[in-house]
Amino acid sequence: MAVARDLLGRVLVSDAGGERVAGRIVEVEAYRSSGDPASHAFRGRTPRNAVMFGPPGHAYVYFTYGMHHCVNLVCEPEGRAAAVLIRALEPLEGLDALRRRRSRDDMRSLLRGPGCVAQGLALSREHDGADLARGPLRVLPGGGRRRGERVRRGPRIGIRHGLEWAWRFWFADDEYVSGPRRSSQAERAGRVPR
DNA sequence: GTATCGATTAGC
DNA sequence: CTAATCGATACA
Repeated sequence: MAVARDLLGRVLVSDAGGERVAGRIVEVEAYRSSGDPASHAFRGRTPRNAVMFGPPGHAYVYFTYGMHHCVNLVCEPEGRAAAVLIRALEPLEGLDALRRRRSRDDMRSLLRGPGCVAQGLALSREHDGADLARGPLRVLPGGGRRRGERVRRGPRIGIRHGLEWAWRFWFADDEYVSGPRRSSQAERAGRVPR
């Protein structure tokens, strides 16, 4: 939880795909190690989620809906499977590569949404388990909140269980955030999964 | 073995 | 709003 919040504002750099792309984290979701029915780790360790149970500081990349990848950062010690899903970034570097990979020009469409983030950073299952200290994906030191920037929190998006926990964090009114971004209230009034 | 459903997205 | 598309999961 604390890690998720702290990741907001930090810069994520990816050299995957042969070109450097960087973005500032503006939206994340926390998935807890135990008792979280929305987490992939809820029913225990499987080949797919194994990395979540490993040491922190590694990427957990999964494939979903038959076509999208999503990127998480594993953040708790070995044995406890907690991770932070990176939902949106503000594009900072590698705009040409981003526009090509995403087949879009609009800045706001490049890295908004978890599937878009993975596509923009050229990350897929082969990067599952990548060491953030050595691999192509890194989190730069520093960053954080800009002057006057507010952090908001609300229920996670696209899940059926665990909606009672406000474990999605984002920068208020940030144009690069996916989904509702004004307030937690707007979030609650918004879409309800099925 | 078959059926169902996603931590989603793009397009109508 | 729905199709797309396939691995993981549930269940017989």
